[in-house]
Amino acid sequence: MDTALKAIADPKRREILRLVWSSEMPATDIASHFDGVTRSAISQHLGVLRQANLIRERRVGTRRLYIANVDEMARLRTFLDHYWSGGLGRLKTAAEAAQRKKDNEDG
Amino acid sequence: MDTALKAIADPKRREILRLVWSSEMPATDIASHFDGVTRSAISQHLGVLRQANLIRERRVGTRRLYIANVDEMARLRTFLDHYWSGGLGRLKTAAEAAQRKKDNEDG
DNA sequence: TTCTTACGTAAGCAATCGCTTACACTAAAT
DNA sequence: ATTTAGTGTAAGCGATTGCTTACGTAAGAA
Repeated sequence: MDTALKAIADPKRREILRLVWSSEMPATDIASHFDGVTRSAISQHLGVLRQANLIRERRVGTRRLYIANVDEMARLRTFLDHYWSGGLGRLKTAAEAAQRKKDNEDG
Repeated sequence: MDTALKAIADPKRREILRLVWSSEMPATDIASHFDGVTRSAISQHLGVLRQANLIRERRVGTRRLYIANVDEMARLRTFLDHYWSGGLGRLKTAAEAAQRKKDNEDG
C-alpha cells in the first residue's frame, strides 16, 4: 500500500495512470505524451506502477499495452478514505498516549 | 499538492498526522510514540509535514504543540477524489490542468 | 547566573530516485 | 537472413530521503 501511495505521489505517474485509466495504450504512445523526457524514463515509471500493481500489461506482437488496474486503485482509494475518517475513530490512541505521558510524568 | 502527497506516502508521517488529528500534542510526546527512532528523526518528519502545510505549530513556553491542518487535509482529499473520478474522461483535462496550475501557485 | 527541559538544526552517510545514454531482446516485415 | 519497430534494462550520475550523532537555542527552574 505504501508502494502504491508513493507511486501516485509522482505527477508523471499520475498522468500515466490517467492515460491508461479506461483504455489500453502502448508504451510508445504513453511516452510520446510527455515532452522533454525520454522513453526510457517513462518505461521506468511504468515499472514502478507495475510493481505497485496499479497497472496491468498485455503483450500483443511487439507492443505492450498497459491499462490501469482499477481494483488496486479502488483499494488505494478505500485505504485513504478509511484514513481520512479514521482520524476521528482513533481518539482512543491519542487518549492512550496522553495516559502514557501522564504515567511517565507521575513515575 | 505533490509535497502533501509525498508527505502522506510515508507511514510514520501518516501515524504522526493521526496522532495530532483532533488534538494538539507536543513534539516529545509524538516522538515517544515511536520506538527505535530518535526524536531528531521525528522532528524532521514534523518539518516535512509542516512544509506540506499539513500541520500547524503553536509555541507555548518551551513546548511546541502540533495539530493537523484539517483544511489542507480536506484539500488533499478533494484533489484525490477529483483524480479518481477525473480519469474517466479526457474532457476533464482542462479542468485538471487548471487545478494543477492553482496547486502550483499555492505551493 | 547556572542548570535543565524541550526542541530545532547541521553534518554526514547509506539508500533510493528520476533521469539519460547505451545496449539487448523480441516479433514482425523485407 | 537481415532489418526495423517496440520496448525493457544496465550503468552511471546528481539529487533527495531517512536516519543518526552532535550541537545550538529559547524558556523556565534553581
